[in-house]
Amino acid sequence: MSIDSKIKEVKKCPVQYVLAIQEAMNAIQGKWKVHIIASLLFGPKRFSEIQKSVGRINPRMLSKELKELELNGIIKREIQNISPVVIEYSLTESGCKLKKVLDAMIDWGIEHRVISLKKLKHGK
Amino acid sequence: MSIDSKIKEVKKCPVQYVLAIQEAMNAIQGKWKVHIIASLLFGPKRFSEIQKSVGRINPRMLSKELKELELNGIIKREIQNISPVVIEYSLTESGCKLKKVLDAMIDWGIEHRVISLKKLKHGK
DNA sequence: TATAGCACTATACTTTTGTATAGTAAGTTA
DNA sequence: TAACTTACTATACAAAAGTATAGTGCTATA
Repeated sequence: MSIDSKIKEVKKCPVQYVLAIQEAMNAIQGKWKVHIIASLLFGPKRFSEIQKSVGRINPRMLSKELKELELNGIIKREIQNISPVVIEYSLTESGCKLKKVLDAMIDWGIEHRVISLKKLKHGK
Repeated sequence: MSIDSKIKEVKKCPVQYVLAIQEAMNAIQGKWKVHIIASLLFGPKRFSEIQKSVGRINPRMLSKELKELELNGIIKREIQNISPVVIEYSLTESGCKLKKVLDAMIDWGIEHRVISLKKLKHGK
C-alpha cells in the first residue's frame, strides 16, 4: 500500500485526528523546541551553535530538549568520526515537514494580530 | 490600507514570525485548549456541554482555560438574556481560523506516524 | 604544563501547570 | 420546601517544566 493511500485510510477515523494533533503538540511544545527547530531549518548545527542561536537557554535545558526531539523523531544526532569528535544535530524528514505547521501558525498569528488591532480601533 | 497589504507588510520582518508563532502557541497550549476549540468548531456550547464533550476536565480547569481563551480572543462568552440565564461560548473569527493550524498539525501528525512505522519496518 | 573549548551532567531550587474535592449563588422542578 | 441543575469559585495539594550554577571528561593549543 502506498503512503498516500495509507494516509487516506488513517484519515477516515476521527480518533486518529486527536492522536495526530497530540503528536504534533508533543513535537513543538516546551519553551525552546520551536526555536531549536527554526534554528536547524537553516542547516545542521552543533550543540554550542544551537545554544548561541537560541539565546539564553542553559545547557541542561538544551540537552533535555534535544533528547526529546530526537526521541520524537524530529531531529537526528550524528557523531562525526573525526578528531576532535564533532556532534551534529539536524532535522529528520519529519522535522523538515514541521515547517508547514510553523507556516500555518505564522499566518494565523499575523492575521490574528491584525484582526485584534482592527477591533481595538473600531471600539471594542 | 487593506488587511492583505497590512499582512504583507508585517511579514517582511522576521521578528514578527517569532511573535506570530508565540501567539499561536499561546492560543493552543495547555492540556485542554485544543479539545475545547475542537468542541466549539461544531457550534456554540454552554459550560456543562463543553465539560461533557471534553471528558475528564474539572470545572476549575475548564473555567481557567475558557478565561484564557477569551482573553486571547479565541472564544467569546455571551450571556443570553432569558430566564434561567444561559451562558454560551463560541469561537471568534480568529478562533475559527485556528482550524487551518489544527489541520496542518493533523496532516503532519498522520504523515509523521506513517514515516515512523515505515522506518521501524525497514530496520531502524 | 596551563588554559581553553566542546558537549554535556549533577544538584538544588522556583515557577507553572494540573488535579481533587468541596462549596456557593441563583434559578427550576417535583 | 427539598432536591436538582447550572456555572462557576476556593482551598489544598502533586507533578511537570524551567532556571541557576557548578562540575566532568575529553581534546587542542600556547
